Amino acid sequence: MIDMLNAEMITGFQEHLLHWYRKNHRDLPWRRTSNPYYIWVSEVMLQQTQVDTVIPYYEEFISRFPTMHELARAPQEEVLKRWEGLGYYSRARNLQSGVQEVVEKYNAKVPENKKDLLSVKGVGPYTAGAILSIAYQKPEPAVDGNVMRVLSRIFLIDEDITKVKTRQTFETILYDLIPEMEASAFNQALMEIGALICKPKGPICEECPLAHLCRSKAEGTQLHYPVKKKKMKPKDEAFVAVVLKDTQEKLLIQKRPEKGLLANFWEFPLLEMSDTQEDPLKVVKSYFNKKNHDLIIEWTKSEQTVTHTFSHLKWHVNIVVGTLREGTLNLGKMSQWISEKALKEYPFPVPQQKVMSIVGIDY
DNA sequence: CAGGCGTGGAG
DNA sequence: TCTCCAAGCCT
Repeated sequence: MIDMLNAEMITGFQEHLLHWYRKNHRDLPWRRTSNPYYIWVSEVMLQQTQVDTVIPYYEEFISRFPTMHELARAPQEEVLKRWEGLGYYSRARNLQSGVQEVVEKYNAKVPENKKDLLSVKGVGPYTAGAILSIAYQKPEPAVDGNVMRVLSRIFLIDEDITKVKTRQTFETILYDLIPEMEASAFNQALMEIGALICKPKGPICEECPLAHLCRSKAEGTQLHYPVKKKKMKPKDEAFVAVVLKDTQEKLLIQKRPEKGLLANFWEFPLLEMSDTQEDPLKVVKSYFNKKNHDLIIEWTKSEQTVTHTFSHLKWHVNIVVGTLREGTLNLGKMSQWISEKALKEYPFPVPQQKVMSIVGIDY
């Protein structure tokens, strides 16, 4: 398929790439260690997340959970707290259960073979390849978005990179390209080129060590690659966030379900609205009336609305503040009253933090 | 396979 | 303000 892959070309590819990497790579915290657990943590954090965002989270996470044992026995609440703001929180839950698996099943030794590694929760083809190559020096491919962008431009590969099949195409090519003895530097170099040189919008081909091999550069078609199917627009959803205080200034919060969006995070009770036009105050009153007719609550509607866009959803959150004067709310175990000061101990996702900021809660 | 799953930065 | 993007994995 790739007719350019003769021995001479392969050697040239490796030499130029590695030479550039030795000279130009960034000094990143996870590049100062070969501890497989640390490499693992960094790779999970880096999934769909930029390096600059990850650095402080990585430092704090490692300092709080310096070994797999400490992460394994920590309360999930605290793990989520350390992940707060990073997004894709299933990564945190899966990382912890993956680490628990490794502690119990493999005596706290991260597996060195691909089969066992891939069976660990939260470890997919990319992360397995990254750990095997970077921590264990094994010549395994680690194909992420950077690698696909770089290689698709060099070899004019026009398959849709959102498809699994396409990732496998790149892995096949890489088994021929990866130098037996320098898989770690090679894989990281390919990603570093993608991040610093072969950028999505403005590739800096003048500085690229592989420019002389790059077929899209020769054609001037760099920006046609990689080929990627367009994403759908986020769907609109409307809610009311109920910020309810009791007479002792305590706030009502509830825990989200253990599966799905923002799983296990805390929030001010969110009521679904049928459409954006509905009156939030009306929705709230009817909800609490139905629950308990003896409640006396003073309601104030905030003029402001929080909007928050996820990968696939756009939330419109109306805010209603209330004070419970009389009556008792029947609370399930997913709800509780807590002081404003205690809020800091609980993990809250960004849309809820926006609500706090609007109603003047210090978090 | 397609769709669910966050957030912040860049243009 | 909006679009696209960033070291993907799970179901």
